[in-house]
Amino acid sequence: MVFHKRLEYGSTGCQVPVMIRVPKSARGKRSVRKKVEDQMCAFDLLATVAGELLSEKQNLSTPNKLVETSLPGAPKGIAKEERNTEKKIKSEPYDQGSCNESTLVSEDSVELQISYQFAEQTHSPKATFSGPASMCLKSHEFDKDGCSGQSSIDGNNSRNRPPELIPWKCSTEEQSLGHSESCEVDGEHVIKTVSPNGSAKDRGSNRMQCPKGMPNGDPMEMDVKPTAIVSSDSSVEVPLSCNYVARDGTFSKSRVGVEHVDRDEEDNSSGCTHPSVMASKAARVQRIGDGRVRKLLAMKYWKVASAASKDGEFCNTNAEMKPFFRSRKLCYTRQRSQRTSFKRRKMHNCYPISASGGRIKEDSVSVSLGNHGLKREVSNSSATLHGGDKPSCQKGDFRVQLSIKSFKVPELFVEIPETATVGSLKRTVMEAVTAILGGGLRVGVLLQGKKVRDDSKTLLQAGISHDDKIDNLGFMLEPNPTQAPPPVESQEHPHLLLPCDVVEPLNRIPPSAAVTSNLGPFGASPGPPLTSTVNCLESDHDSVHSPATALLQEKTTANSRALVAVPAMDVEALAIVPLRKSKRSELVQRRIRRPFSVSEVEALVQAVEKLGTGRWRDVKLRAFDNAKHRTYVDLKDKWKTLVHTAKISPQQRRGEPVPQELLDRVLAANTYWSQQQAKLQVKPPPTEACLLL
DNA sequence: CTTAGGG
DNA sequence: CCCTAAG
Repeated sequence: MVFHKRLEYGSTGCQVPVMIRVPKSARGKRSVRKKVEDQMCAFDLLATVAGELLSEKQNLSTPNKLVETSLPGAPKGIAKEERNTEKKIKSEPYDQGSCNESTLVSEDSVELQISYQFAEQTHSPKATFSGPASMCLKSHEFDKDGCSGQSSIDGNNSRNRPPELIPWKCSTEEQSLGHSESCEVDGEHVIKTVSPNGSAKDRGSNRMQCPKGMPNGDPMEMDVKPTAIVSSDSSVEVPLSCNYVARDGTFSKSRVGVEHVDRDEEDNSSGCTHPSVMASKAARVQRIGDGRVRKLLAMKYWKVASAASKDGEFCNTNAEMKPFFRSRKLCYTRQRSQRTSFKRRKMHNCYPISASGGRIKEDSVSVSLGNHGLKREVSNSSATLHGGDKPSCQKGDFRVQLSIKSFKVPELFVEIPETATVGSLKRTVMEAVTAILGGGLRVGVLLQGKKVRDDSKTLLQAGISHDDKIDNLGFMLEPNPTQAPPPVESQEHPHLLLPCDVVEPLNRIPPSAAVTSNLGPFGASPGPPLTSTVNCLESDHDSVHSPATALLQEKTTANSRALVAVPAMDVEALAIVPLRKSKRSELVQRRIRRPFSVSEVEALVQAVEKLGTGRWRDVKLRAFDNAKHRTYVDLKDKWKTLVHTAKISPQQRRGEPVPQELLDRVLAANTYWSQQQAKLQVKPPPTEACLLL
């Protein structure tokens, strides 16, 4: 049987396919854990050498140097790493030819959500940003490309192409500046930010990213087709299988930038970490660029590792993080698309476990358990790959085969000035990813939502058997206690940028807001011009900052410009594996409540006066286009409450009082549009009648 | 995806 | 705010 599980490292993020086979008789979870951990090397791919680089950091005097050092020197770090795994370690991970043997992590699908500061911030506990611009990598999936030549691989070469092989360039310019090095992989994904100080992380990233053969990072050299970018949902996940670790050397566990926090709630039944903890952790991890870029890595913590996947939560979060673009249309589109993805994600997360049926969704892999028949992964390429090895393993004793499709990496929060270059953005993101992946992870095993602590038990004893339904088996990633992360230099931003600090460009004003010429019935509505109001609404200034965010920022500040080495702790925060479909209530975290301000109400009223009820999407676009946190449903609901409020006595009203004037308008508009609707309802008949006649 | 409504 | 049925 094969367990196909999708491990979520955090709620979102990198997904790394992993396949594990463990004899049923194996010594308990330990075995499983070990296996999984071994697979974790995948993560190291990304993080790679960062750790090593860190150590060298001090030696680096200039970015350039750094680059040079890192690229060619890749092997060094590798050598150190001593991973006992079945993977082959290739001395030349970057060799293009190595593709066959190693699996690489590709940034195949990187879903970047960018939200500018004015945009609403996340409500999730880990919410973190407050800078001029913040970006949240909603889901970063680093799929391991199955490079293994073994089984037939999907025809899609691009996908299989190992990231490492991907050409990338390091912009000289940036390097010289010392701010950042821009390395582009395929020009599509990128990633890395280098602070002037050249944090180890950066270097690590570079190294990791730059193929050995391309010391200079000559982009042109490898004209590898960019890996396909797949949305997280649809990313192709390829099992790592054995190949996986090929690059092992390369991937020494680098804990770049990841710091561990004291473990405190180690055992949440769900294995979740306290928000505070997480926050602190994130804070530590956070690295600030040249002072202009500040990145926060927040690991969403999976409160519920055990509870069913908390996708809901994530979904919500995601929703909140809809990318925010200046272009309204674009923005909108994006929102929509994202929303879709959320849903999908939700599905994935929720169902993975139900896998008894085998494959669940195309891309989601979930666990397939099965009985003897072994459910193979059905999905895409991964399935193919798996097929190859499985059979051999099945003979004789019952074996529990686990195929971890992917691990997810928590959401990444990044802050970056709007003036930053795209290149720096990419770098920043990479850095964030690296920090997470390079932290040194270990695997925890969850069974029915409970952590299995006894490593000595056999799988059977633990209840993990080949013929059992394993849908409740989960894995979680947690910081590896044994591997203390290298010191991370956290460069603090000179000052934390608060939303207020950001200057909102005028262009942010939605055209519609500015143009009020076409007034509806209420066009001449009393009150100040909406323009200003609208603008205010759009921004997220009034957004509520979650405690976590605040905490994070605080911590960050504290650590600013200091090298902070924190011993790894066995925090079980990173994990998240869906366990069973539990009550949805547990899964989803409600969005935080954000009462409408008077200005918002006014904008809403004005929009409705003009557009009428029943056109919430338009209302949203018109007056709340930039208010990411206000969905059209929210607006509709608000209108509903406004109408209600308007009808009740002032004494009965609660919350921030809404000017009577506005309420009057609400009532008037409501009445007006109700009539309009009524008319429409009535009109048709006559027409029809006429036609008939 | 949007709407419309109930919860 | 959430959730859902409908369209």
